[in-house]
Amino acid sequence: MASKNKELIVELLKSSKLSVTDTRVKILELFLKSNGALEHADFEKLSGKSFDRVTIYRTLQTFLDKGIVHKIPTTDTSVRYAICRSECREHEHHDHHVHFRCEECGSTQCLEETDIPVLSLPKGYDVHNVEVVVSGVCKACH
Amino acid sequence: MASKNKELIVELLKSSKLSVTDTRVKILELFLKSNGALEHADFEKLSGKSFDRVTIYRTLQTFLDKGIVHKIPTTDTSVRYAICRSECREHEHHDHHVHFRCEECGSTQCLEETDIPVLSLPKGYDVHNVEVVVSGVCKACH
DNA sequence: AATTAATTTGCAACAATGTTGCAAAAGTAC
DNA sequence: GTACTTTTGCAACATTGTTGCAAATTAATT
Repeated sequence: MASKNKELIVELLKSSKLSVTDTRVKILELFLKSNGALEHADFEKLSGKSFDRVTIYRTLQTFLDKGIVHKIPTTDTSVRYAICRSECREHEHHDHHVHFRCEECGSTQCLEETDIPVLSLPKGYDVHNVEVVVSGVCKACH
Repeated sequence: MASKNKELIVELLKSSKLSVTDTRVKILELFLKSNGALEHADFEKLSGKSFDRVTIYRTLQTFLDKGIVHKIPTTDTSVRYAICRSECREHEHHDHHVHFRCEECGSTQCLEETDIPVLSLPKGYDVHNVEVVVSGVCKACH
């Protein structure tokens, strides 16, 4: 339940050497509730405008720095964030999974089971990171 | 030379049923000059601020609608555009190539030779489009 | 090449989004 | 609880994107 999540969240924050504040706990709760990616505007709506815009920006940036969340590429001006799994470490983040954007419901999901395929680029290109964003219709929208 | 490019550009505009205006020609010239993706701010700088911001926004949107350019996903708030190749048609755009973002020079390139690999998603997902953005160090920056 | 009709542009005003400095508040450690 | 550090909220500002409308440009027609 909620208390179980809260314990988990407190652990997560402490292990990242972050102090446990209402804002951070609330934002992480929202991440865990929604099983997909969220963007800045979502937090303002979902939290009932209880936090300042600036605080949300700074909290998301902090989570990024600590490797708690990662960004997902988009073709518009929004910045989407998803919560990270175990393989992410501070300042050294690589996603090894595919992101899926549903055209029906608009949700963005991490498909942890689907590995990023190996690519063979032309000679002379060093690959550091590969992002794959698939769009289409998701399981729930069929 | 420049005149050759200009002919090409005029042809491109006419075949898309767009009237040939200074702004459109200039923006397409900038696309052809830079062999990578460009974003809104680039056009303001590169054109020497000779065009209104609004005009640039509208021109890029028009090119998108006509399938002359396509968007490339990014993890920040910028929207990056690249010029399309033959396979793009109006209102029915799919990229079949990989995009590369160089961490050194900041340029974004379309790797036309590198095909998007086939992905096997979990059951229940309909795939309409796949975007692949690779980051690393490009050929020129070695 | 001049007139007309349609399209495009630039301006102004606005809306939304993101950033910075600083004092007050909350969290942490002792 | 007190002292110290970190985080938050506010205000002010900067940047980015949008809309309506009149003036300018382009295209079509004679």
